[in-house]
Amino acid sequence: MKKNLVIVESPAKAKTIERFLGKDYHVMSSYGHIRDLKKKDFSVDIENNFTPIYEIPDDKKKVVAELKAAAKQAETVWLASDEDREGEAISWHLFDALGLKDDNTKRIVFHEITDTAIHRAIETPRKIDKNLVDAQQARRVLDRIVGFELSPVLWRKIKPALSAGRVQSVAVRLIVEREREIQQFNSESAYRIIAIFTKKEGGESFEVKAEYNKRLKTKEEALALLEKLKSSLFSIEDVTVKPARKSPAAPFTTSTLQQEASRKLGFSVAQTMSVAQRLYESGKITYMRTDSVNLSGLAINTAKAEVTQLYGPEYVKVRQYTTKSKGAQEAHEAIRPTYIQNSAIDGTAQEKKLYDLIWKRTVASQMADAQLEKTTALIDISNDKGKFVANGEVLKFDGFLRVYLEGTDDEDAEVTDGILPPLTQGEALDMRETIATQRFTQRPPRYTEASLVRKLEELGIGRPSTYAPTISTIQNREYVEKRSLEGEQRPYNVLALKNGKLKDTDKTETFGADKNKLVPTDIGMVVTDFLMESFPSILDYNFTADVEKDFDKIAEGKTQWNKSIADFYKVFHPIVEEVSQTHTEHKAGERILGSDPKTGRQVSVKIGRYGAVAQIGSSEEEEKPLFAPLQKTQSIETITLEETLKLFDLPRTVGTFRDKDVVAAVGRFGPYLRHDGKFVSLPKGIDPLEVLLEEAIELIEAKEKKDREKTIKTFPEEPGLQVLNGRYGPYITFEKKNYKIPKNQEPSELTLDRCRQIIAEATDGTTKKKKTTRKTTAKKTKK
DNA sequence: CAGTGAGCGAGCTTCCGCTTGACTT
Repeated sequence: MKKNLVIVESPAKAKTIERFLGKDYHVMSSYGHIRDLKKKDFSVDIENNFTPIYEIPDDKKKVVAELKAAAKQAETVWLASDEDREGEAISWHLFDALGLKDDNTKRIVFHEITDTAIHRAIETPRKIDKNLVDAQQARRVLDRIVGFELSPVLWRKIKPALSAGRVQSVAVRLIVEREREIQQFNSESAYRIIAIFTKKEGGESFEVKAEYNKRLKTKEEALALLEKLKSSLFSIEDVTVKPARKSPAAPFTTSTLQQEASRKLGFSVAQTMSVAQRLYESGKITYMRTDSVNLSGLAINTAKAEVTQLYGPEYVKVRQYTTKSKGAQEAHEAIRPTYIQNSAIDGTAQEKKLYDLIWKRTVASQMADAQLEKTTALIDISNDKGKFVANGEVLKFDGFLRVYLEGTDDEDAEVTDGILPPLTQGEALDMRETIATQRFTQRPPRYTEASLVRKLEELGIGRPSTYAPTISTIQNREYVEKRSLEGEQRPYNVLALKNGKLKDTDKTETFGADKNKLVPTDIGMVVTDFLMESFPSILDYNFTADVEKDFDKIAEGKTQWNKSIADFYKVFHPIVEEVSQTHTEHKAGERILGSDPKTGRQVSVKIGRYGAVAQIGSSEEEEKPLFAPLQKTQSIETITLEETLKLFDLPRTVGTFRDKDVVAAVGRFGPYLRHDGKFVSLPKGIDPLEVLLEEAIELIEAKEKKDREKTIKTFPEEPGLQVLNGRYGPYITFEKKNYKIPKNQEPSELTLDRCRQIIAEATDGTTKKKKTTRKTTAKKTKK
């Protein structure tokens, strides 16, 4: 047995460190926290000074047993969990749960996994910092109190199985508030006026595009200006040339990686993390859950060498970045390639793409600024006070842009002209054409997963390890949905002046279309409104930042953690009590819309067991109430009495066809028709309340035809195997599984043997994959 | 990825942070 046992948090880290430390050290991993508050019950003893009740979760028992056995045999145990609040707590829990002894246990920390950093750490051990541990306990207990006291209130007032918490509830609030801003947004329009001037020089003709330095509110003003311009003379009043620079972005943190992967590769936040995890486990990148932009000295030197070799020394600029984000704990390095000299790797397409992004970002971060020259020309109008302004931008030295430019979320970035022709003061220009276009102000953008992460990080809410899970939680609870919304059409006006003639055209454009954006559901809105009304302090955007200040005081030893929690509880708990006791007759968010003209019974909408629902009558009445779910496009906030009553007209019998009823209804997946036991989805734009029998029959027959065409081939000797035509083209189906048909294969010419071969090849591939993963896990358990 | 199509009165939901799991013998 080896003399030294080192315990780190991650197994991939353990492997690397063992290489650096040599044969006297055995490095094992705790796989994160090994103890937590008991999963069941409140598990914070309020009466007893908020004593936490910890347990080792079932899936951690084995790890703890193995660590315990190894610790017993070791002369010295080195606790090397991360140097942050959570890491310190992990060490403390390990110390306690493994029954370690003070005299042969040492606490060490390092921020980067390099040979020197680790050896330096071993030379400078310390004791566990109990104050920092207490700060973590305070954090943990506070989150439990908030989560486990608020959630049950929601179960009672709104719907079972809902949840609230310090992080998730604020995330939902951001989305709800943004949606309301969008709803209330009134766009205003103004005319943007752009002229194209020409200049002749030495037989060559140049174009200069310039914008009028004012936007004009009304069509009258725009027309008046164009009218005036008919007789204007134009000349260059002034030309200024200014140098400008652009600097590269800092190396990736978890949040910036998620944003860039979303913008440039279209990855979801969860997808980015799982691809990054694979890159990390195979040793290709450094740790992917980090809030630090710091690079190790070694990494900087390698990047420098790489840039010099690839692009030349003039492209090098060594830079140290500092973290701006609130509450960063910087236990790790920034996310970078482990070996920067590898500009590409083997792997899946996704792995390659993400690695490429990380490589470029890292290398660019150590490169020179890009140098630009910005030219602004002011063009005088002889008979008007306004000016035309032409902007040109020339790249003098590309610097880091040669490798990488950070993406933006800005959907309509300014159009800047590339290069301006040489212009001299006083010189006259001819106007070729002027176009005044009616432009509308833009509503605020909806959040994407990645832009929500950015906002949370900005507010100091959540941690690199929780951004992705938080995004899934608020979707799983059905507080928000990722949706694509169709835009609306709106008219706009274009006025053009050319050759002294004015043309007035009305055009239409689509606006407000959105793809894959986070949109609140009715549940999300009702829960947020309720929490905002009853617990505004918890939903405050500064709540986390404020409690973090308390945690810092605990970490500095200036406050007792239980005292800090007691102060919070003293204020918080009575509000919970009060809110739960004010027994509202109606559920939160319920709206009473009026009465049903047929029966006189009350018509209302609320959040039901399965989401938003309309109701006629109430449960107190003898006659049972009627229920109907709201449609996807409707909201309990805005639905009217008429719209609500209409919902009860479904399911509706449209008529009969081949002696069978045709029924229109709305199901989980939208409106549909049912006929003779078969279902036909109604296409967009056809209302189940209005659909005519003829239309319905047409749709049913079309579906029947499609079904007939669906089957390309069947085989009498193997009825379970079929060649079908699906949404994404032909495929083979067999025993509930589907198989892709090779590109060069004509589906109608498939034989049974060939099908079996395709299936065999496909299944062979998957079992192979499974086998390799099993091998690696087997290896792990072996040691 | 390959197709779906209720119900709205009974008993258990829930937090945030660390980490990687993986049932065929």
